Amino acid sequence: MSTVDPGEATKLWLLWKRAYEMVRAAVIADMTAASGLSEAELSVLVHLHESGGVLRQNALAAALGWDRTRLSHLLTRMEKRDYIARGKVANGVEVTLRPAGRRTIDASVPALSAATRRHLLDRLGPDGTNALKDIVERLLSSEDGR
Amino acid sequence: MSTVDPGEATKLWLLWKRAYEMVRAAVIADMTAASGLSEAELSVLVHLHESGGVLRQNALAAALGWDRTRLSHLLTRMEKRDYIARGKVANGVEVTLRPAGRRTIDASVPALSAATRRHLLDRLGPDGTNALKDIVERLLSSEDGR
DNA sequence: AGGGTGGTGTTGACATGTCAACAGTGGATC
DNA sequence: GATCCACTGTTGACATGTCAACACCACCCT
Repeated sequence: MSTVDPGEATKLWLLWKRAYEMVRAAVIADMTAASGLSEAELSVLVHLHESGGVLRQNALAAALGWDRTRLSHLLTRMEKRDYIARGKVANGVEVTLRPAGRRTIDASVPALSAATRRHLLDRLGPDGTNALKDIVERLLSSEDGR
Repeated sequence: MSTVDPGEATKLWLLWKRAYEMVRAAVIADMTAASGLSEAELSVLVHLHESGGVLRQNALAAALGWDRTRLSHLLTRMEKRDYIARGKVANGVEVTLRPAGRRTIDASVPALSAATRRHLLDRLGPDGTNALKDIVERLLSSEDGR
């Protein structure tokens, strides 16, 4: 037999991807319909908001687990739409949530909440939700190799 | 209070995303280093392979849960590299795994297996792995809204 | 002062994904 | 058999992400 069997590990990997992407697509569709925000933009706004509206660009990238470049490009786009502003600071750049951004996020968080509940929590049930929480924590706490 | 609290559901959503993307990045990095294949290309090859090397383009898109357009573009690229071939058939297009594709996949599946084990299974432990399996199945079986 | 050096952010070229419009094809239905 | 219709796939414009190279700056060191 010259061909390789994907094996258990790979199968779980593929299924996980499939499930994640399915839920993600559903949530994003709902959310986007309600706010016109892309997933990435929403993440930025949420994190900014949770941090009081101001963050070092650096810290933002870390909080999101993103690449510097990606964030830079996205912020450039968001700046043009006046969601955020950038200003030079000590050693780096400070990102500030602007009124338009705040308004948009206020409008879309409820939609996101509802979408998550509908597409994730309701499908999992209370015990499934707890199990997922557990799994996520385990994964995030083992963030060794970065 | 004019600002909105993200709430429980949203928090779980953000954490899940974070965990998924972290593991994904690690797995892909390992896998790409070993094979030069992108994640999407690998998915296509794996599914093709599991189906005996031939599939309707249509069925492939469904199996992957992808958009027609995306698959079309990707297949065009993969065709140029001779990983696959396309041929007209009854009502649609048939995709065939070519030797170069088969060779590449044979070379990268072991790497993928190892990467999944290292970054996912080992971090979760046996019980965590089972819990994840359970969750994934629950989500996939509720694939109503498509 | 004169150089390193590490950390931060930007830029431009390129790869990839998304969206909307289109083209072909194989039945239904009259 | 003509017309309509749903299904399948392609195309091109555009949005987004990735990569490598660069610029800037604070700090250290001598």
